[in-house]
Amino acid sequence: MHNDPEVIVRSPQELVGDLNEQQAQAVQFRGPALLIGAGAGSGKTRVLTRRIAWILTQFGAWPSQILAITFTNKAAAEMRERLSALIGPVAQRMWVSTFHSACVRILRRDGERIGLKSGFTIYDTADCERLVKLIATDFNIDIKRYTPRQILARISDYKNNLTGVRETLAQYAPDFRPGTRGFRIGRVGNVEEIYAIVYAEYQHRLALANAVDFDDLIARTVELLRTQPDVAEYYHRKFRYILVDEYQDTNHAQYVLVRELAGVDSGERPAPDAPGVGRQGPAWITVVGDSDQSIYAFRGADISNIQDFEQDFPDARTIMLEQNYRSTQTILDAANAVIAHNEGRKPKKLWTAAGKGAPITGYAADTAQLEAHWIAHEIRRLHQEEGLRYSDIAIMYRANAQSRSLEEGLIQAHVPYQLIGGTKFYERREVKDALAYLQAIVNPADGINMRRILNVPKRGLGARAESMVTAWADERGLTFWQGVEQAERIEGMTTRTLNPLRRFAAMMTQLRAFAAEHDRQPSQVVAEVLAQSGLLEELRKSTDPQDQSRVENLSQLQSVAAEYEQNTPDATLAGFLETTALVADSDQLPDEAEDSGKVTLMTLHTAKGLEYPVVFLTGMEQGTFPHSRAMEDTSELSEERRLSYVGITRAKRRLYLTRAAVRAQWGRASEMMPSQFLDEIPDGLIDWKRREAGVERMRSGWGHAAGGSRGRDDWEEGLDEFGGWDDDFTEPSYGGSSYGGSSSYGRSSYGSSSYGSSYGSSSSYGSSSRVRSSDDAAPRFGSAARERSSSSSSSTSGGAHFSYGVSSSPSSRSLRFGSAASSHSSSSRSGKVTTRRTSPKPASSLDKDNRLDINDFRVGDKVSHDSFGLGTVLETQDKGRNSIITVDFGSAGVKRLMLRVAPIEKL
DNA sequence: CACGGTTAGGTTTTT
DNA sequence: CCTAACCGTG
Repeated sequence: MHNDPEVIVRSPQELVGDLNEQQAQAVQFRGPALLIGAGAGSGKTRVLTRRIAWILTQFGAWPSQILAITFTNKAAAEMRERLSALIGPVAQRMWVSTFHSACVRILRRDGERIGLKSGFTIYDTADCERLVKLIATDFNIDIKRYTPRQILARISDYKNNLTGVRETLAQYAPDFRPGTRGFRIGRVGNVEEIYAIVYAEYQHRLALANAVDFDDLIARTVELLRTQPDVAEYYHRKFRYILVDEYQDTNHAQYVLVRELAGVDSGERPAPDAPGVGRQGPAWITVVGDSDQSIYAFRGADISNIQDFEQDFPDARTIMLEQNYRSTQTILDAANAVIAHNEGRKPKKLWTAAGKGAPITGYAADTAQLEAHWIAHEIRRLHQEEGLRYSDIAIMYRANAQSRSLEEGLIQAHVPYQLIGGTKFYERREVKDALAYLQAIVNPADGINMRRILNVPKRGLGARAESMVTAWADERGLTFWQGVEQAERIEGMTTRTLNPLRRFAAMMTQLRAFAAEHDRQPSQVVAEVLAQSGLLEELRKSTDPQDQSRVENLSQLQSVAAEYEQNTPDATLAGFLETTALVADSDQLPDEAEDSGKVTLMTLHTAKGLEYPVVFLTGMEQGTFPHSRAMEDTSELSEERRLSYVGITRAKRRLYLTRAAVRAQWGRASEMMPSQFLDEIPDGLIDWKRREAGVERMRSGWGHAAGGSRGRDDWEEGLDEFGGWDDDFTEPSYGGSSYGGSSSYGRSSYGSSSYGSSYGSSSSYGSSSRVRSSDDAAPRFGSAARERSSSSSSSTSGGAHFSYGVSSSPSSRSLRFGSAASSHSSSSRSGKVTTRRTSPKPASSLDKDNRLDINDFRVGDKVSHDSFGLGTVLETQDKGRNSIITVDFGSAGVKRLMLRVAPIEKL
């Protein structure tokens, strides 16, 4: 063992003394290849950090010989932090990073060898789409038939599988030479040829622009290692231990990258015994993963990487971690039951010593809004009555679009929350514009970014000017920027266009000079760009209230740059741009330790690797989750199921499963059937606070009797009427015949294509009749409730086709509820029906004029805003119809609002 | 060339 | 519901 003053030497006892048998084995394992099969919550991060410490202190490795790869920057930062605590500050200098960051680092060092100059740009998805679109237009490819998205997806596939341009062209378009103008595609409609040609041209133009996309970061690093033996040799010597987290989510390119870095195929014999310092055979590889948590197949992740690990790596060994330290038995039972429906997986027996815990809570709401409402109030109850911290609670959903209604519900209930993901900061238009300036400064060859800013802000250089320069430069094989510089030589150039072009060129030259001088202070460069470009000025003088927040975003960008500058010893402008390109949603999560005081909202994908005492899994509906696009295909459905497994296992103590019977999609309402995953969870585990939605009950029961067949708006009104039930118990009193033999509620219709039947083609649910009973049904919605309106009568699904669970009504489940029914049904309410508005009055009705007068407001006045709550007036600007009022809403921030449309009230 | 207004089309999930 | 794309008018 060596002595490094910066490494805290830990005794074996300290490193494995508090671990279970399997964990301890995994930490200490000596051998070239180890797969740690880490079930959810089995303490894998702990094992991983301990193993690194073990390697350092027990195997005697140098910190610089270790490469640890995680999936997100956040995970990397966390691991680094844990390592620091364990082994000391040396952890700060270790290679602990994502695949992508590690590759950037490698490419920055030696990328020149494969034609990447040092300031290369990393294109994000939007940039790539722009480029593909440009190419498609040039080649007269119908972008309606072949969307840039589709084409890009194919290109991504090629890259993830390390299929090069050369071989693709050879197979599908042998006559095409990238960079040649006016190439005619042979037979129209030969998809493969089109893909191949665009792929080739795309790579060609990326190279011209000195740019790479996300997939290139991996693929080109592999290319570097494969074609430059001395570079490969350098890393073979350097990294003696490689550890990869979330191995189930690696794609083929990443798999190959690991092999190349480790030198597995270099043919060298491993050292017979202890791997010391120096070159002694391939690096030792440790991978950690759980095939049941593979949820990135859509991005090329190949589950067989982990499944075939033992065959792929010589002398590999697998250690399974099966004790779960996170969740209650109930939660694990649910997770295990769901995942058991996936075929062809190795059975796993996760267990916990934590005990049974509380049952899972189920809730079926009428609409997405009501689902949100119920969740928000349940969270408030948990907070107030059970003393739970908001930060201990997370709400998860399948797709980002679902967050909107949830947010609204939380705002109304005054529950503080933070939203993770969605439109990312760096993808906002104004931020992207500013970044485009920086990119164009660092890398003038980058035509995509250069063109983006040519006329932003407006400087009279529109589509015509752009195409003239592009055409002229293309003909000569020059970059767009070179075209701008030599604009006066372009034939047909008018002074009207030439002048602004010259000004633009001068400005960019000046900015470049400034950037060169201040390369170590990116924040200064940002400030200079914002000022010189006119970006800031344009937004400042705008009357659009939205532009105010854009200004704030730009100032935040400057803060981010300043922060980067302070935290990075060798800060450069290019380095800063790198960090902005590689952020992930999860990176914005606050540190585990700190109590943000807020409920967290995020997608299930973002939630991977996290845990919360209380988890709400929302939108448990066919078509929402599993997603409609994934329901037809078995393998995609399996992935959805793994996603649900991930979601369920995020919960430590309490799990809620909620669904909505009606969900708005594209502004149109759709009926949603319960998610099949709900049925895959054993009955006894879920305590349904509300078993079926009002529409479903109504449809099946006396709703029929009460109304006849009416028009399209029928059930919407019905919903309006009966949507307010909030029974804590929904006990169906089944007629004898309803107790059919079928074991699973609605099983018969799952798998058919009658999911989420949309508006109009109504279907019906449930069995014959229901008895509602509840002790506290109405009061919770009391304020919003209004008396039944006499004008609208109850409705029904006229001519409905029963497609769901009619005869196969709840059997085993209903038995449980059946007993509950008998004990509660006595308190059944009278026929009086309370109701509430279907949707909580969104801002739409305020598009017009709220007839507020700016002159009625004075600085210091208190106002109330529907979303932001209470605020104080800071400033009023009388602009007649477009009067602006600036209000400080405290924690919600300072907002500039257009008075005419602001949902505010003077107090 | 910029702007406003209209329309058609589109929703997974993310480094 | 949202946006990007399109088309007409200053």
